[in-house]
Amino acid sequence: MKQSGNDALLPTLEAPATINDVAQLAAVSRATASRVLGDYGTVKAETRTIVLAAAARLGYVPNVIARSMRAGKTLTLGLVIAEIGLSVFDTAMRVVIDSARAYGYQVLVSNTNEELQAERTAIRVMLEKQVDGLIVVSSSVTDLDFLNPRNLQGRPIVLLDRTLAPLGLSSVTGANRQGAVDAVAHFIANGHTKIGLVVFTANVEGETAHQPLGLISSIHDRIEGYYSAMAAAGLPVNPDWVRFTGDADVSAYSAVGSILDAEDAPTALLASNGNMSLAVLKVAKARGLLIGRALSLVGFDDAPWASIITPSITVVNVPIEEMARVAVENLIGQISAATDAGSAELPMNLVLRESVADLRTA
Amino acid sequence: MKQSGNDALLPTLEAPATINDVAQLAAVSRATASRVLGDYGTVKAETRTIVLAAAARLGYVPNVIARSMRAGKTLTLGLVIAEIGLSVFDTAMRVVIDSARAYGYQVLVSNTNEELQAERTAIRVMLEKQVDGLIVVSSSVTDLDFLNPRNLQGRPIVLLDRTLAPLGLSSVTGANRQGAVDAVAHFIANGHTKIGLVVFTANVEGETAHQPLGLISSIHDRIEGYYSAMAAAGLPVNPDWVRFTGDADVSAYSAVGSILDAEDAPTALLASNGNMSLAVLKVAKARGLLIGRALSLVGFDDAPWASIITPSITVVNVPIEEMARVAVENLIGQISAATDAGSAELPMNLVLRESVADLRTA
DNA sequence: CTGAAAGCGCTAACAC
DNA sequence: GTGTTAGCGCTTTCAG
Repeated sequence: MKQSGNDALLPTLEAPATINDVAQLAAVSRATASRVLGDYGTVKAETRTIVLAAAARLGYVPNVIARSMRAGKTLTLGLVIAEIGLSVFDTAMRVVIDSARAYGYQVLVSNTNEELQAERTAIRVMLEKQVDGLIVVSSSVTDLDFLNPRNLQGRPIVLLDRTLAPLGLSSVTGANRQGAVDAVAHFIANGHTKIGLVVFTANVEGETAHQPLGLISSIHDRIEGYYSAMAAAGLPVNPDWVRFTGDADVSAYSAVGSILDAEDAPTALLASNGNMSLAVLKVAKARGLLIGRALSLVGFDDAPWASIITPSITVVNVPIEEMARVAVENLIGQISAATDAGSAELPMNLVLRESVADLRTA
Repeated sequence: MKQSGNDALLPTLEAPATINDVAQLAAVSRATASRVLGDYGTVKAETRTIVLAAAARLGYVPNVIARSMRAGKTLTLGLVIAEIGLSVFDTAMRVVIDSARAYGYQVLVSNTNEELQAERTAIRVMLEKQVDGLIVVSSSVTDLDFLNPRNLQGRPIVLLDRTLAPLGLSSVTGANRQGAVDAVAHFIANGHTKIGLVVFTANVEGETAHQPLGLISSIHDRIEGYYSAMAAAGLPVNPDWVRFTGDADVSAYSAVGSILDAEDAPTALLASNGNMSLAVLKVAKARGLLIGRALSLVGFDDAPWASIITPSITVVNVPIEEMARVAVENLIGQISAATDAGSAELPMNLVLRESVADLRTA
């Protein structure tokens, strides 16, 4: 049933064609085949045509794995994300993948669900897979020696969205502190004095009024921005106005509920991320509190729905697209030029919409 | 400055340790080192300890690339997504990545932005990188021979969300037709007779009333469901009620606008995906049309914001998490058992909320 | 301009 | 139990 002649070399359901098959069919040496397929060295035009034809005939696909092994580079980047599903990180993923491709790199993605152990494993696996560099949205704050360059096989790394001060790694973050300050200032400018804060942070069970240890830098900075802006305005912060929650559903709802149930409940709430904004909306809706009227809200992250719902939500825009792009450029820079591009902190800007009531006119 | 003795073998900023280094430091053969590091064969407990110690000392990380080359498997899956950023695909990504990891696979992700050329390149690159299998959200309808198994190097593939009938590949989709039928039936049950349809489809410039050729299967089926449900109810479809748009912003808005401007404008709109729902909300907001009152809406995809905004949006829920999970299982099945798991169509269910007005009581 | 041969890091027969 | 050896698919000196 086999076909005769050279056709016997044609692709079957068996092993894919290798460069040897191409060389054989083209009746040249493996080296020559490699030269034309890899597009280097010098080959007679005629020979080149023959080899190309053979390759096409066989449906030859270069084995980049083998090539990588020799070259020591995989043209692959590792992206470790703390939480796929958070709008901001989904966007980061898209931008990282797209910009990496523009540089000829593919991206291996891992999700850690904010778990340190998963993060450690993800990094290890990517190192084993010989990624040329890493972009990491880390959830670790302690036990982070696995991110120490000494344990990174000499592979460059860029932290995205969150820094890890002790390691001195290059990072691309947003100006979280300033973002929170601007948000609080905006509330104050609109006559609010009782301003609450609801924080999503993975490292807590349920909800609590007590600020947990080991916050990631971005959240830490937002909280600090909140407190310092309040202090700067001479406004006291009632502990009842601040809550930390470990999930975006039930605990988040009860966290928001606790704040609203306070004797001296705030008129305004700053939500630490997009999911927390949704939680506030949810609770407000359940209680019949009109956002932008009975309750004011500013969130972080300009999710697609924020501008479209009624009322639209005033947010501190996290410039995640630019951050992701810069992270890739920084990483590629480190890879190709072995030059540490240092760290960048990109400004955040307040996007004014309809969710903050003006108490001065009331 | 070099340290003396064996310490000279310790990791430096130079090349990462190989199995040879480990073997040498442990004073055993490469094979033995490989046995303990790869955890196979039999090694004396004592020897194993020594090797392990040497590996730890050197910070040895196995080179999975080299291992892959020998084994012919990379434990890597390729995920080609038509449009990262669409909530439904972001979710798919998360689930694919997480379930793949549960099986010991990593995921290489590519984004095609619904461009055929990008899709073709992405597949080629992934094949070159020797992924063990592919999950593809394809935007192609024509020119799809690159997805023909004959051109896939024998690598299994599962189509997600969209089928490609002519190729007979295994796929995991939602029951799009039925979903649309249910949505229309729901409108009708609530007394609506003038029901519009606004469709997002990459293969059109701007907006048009004319159904474009080459629709992807999911959209095709939704449209067909719409028309057949209308027909089944004996309801005429005014061509002014149906629009197709190629982007989710300006054209989408004008598409919705066109429909609402029709002389005999519909009271209800079916939006073909989450982004189109947002477009409808946007236009309705701009025109002061209250959703669930002056205009009724049912969308596809149960995005996180859909249940939380006011009014909450009735949607046809695309069971994307389950679809993604099944796709991974199907693919892993094909990889390990070489057994084609066939195709699956998962039911969609209508999630009733507040965006459909009951015209019977009016 | 082309071929022979070595070797990237690892595993797996096959010996001993 | 352990070492020797061959070789996965590819690139790259080094000869010719």
